[in-house]
Amino acid sequence: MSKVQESLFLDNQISFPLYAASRLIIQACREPLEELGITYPQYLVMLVLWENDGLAVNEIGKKLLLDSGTLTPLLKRLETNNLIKRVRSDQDERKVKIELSFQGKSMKSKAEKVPKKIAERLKSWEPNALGILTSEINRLINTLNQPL
Amino acid sequence: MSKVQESLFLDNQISFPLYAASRLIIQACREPLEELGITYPQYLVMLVLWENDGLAVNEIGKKLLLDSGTLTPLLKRLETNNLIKRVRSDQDERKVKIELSFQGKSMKSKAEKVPKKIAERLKSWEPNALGILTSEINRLINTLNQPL
DNA sequence: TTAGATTTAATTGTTTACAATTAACCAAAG
DNA sequence: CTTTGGTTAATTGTAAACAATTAAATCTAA
Repeated sequence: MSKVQESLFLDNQISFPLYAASRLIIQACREPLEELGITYPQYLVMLVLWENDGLAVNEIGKKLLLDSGTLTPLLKRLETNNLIKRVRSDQDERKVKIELSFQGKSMKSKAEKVPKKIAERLKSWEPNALGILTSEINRLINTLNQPL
Repeated sequence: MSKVQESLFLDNQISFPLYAASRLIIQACREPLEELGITYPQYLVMLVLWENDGLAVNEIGKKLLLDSGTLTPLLKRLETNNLIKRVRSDQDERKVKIELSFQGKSMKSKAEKVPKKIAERLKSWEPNALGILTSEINRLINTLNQPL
């Protein structure tokens, strides 16, 4: 067995821990999100819109690294649940602007439960260690996001 | 805005970076996996079986944190592609043992390309930093995996 | 000005995830 | 032996992901 990162074992590669941790933390979000009636990817879209209402589909996609194949049906579900409106842009008719409805805006305050619940779940962690981990993962994202 | 980890912004919470990094690294695996003709979750099952052939479905599930609802159809696809065989256990007829076929065993050597490709992609990282990151994510998994 | 390239969202089809349920099987106690 | 409770895999239905393609709108360069 040569270098650790190249071995064919589950835990030594970074990919499986990332995959498992991602699913576990999404599971941890599920309970508080059920009170809001939305899923985790829908919550991410709402987070983006609460920061910046009225973005186009591709702009949301850039922030979440998702394409229209994922976002279009997801946004339609959010619209069905009256959390957003999808409106064709007048300036550029290719674009569909996503605007929060009143209910969508109102949800923001209730959504604060979600990070609170996660923080509680991770209370055994030093806030500092968690911050370092988060920034290291963000650094990994930057590396992986660079065009080959 | 109170504590960093509790704020309603995308990058400050650990959940989105994990989710994005997970998807990006799976994307990075996709290219070498295409040569093998399998997907990333199928690759994970193969990794488990290469370490320990003949496990039951629930034992694979314990290692990958996946349930039969995900594994059963995935394993059927692997069987269709002649990489594994699914055999009911004689001792306990509830169990289905998963055994590598000859082709499934043969794939192991070709699969080494996958971690190699990832390592190449992450060559700008100090091996040490990557090791620490991996073990911290594993620690996070342990925290999240504990029953509430 | 317009022909070709690019951008944008939507669509189609395949594969995961996962909650909830079902059915078969096993083991232990009465 | 039978009942009861737990285990195991499969099934059903919903929602993501994502590759590949399509169609319309816009941009750009000749």
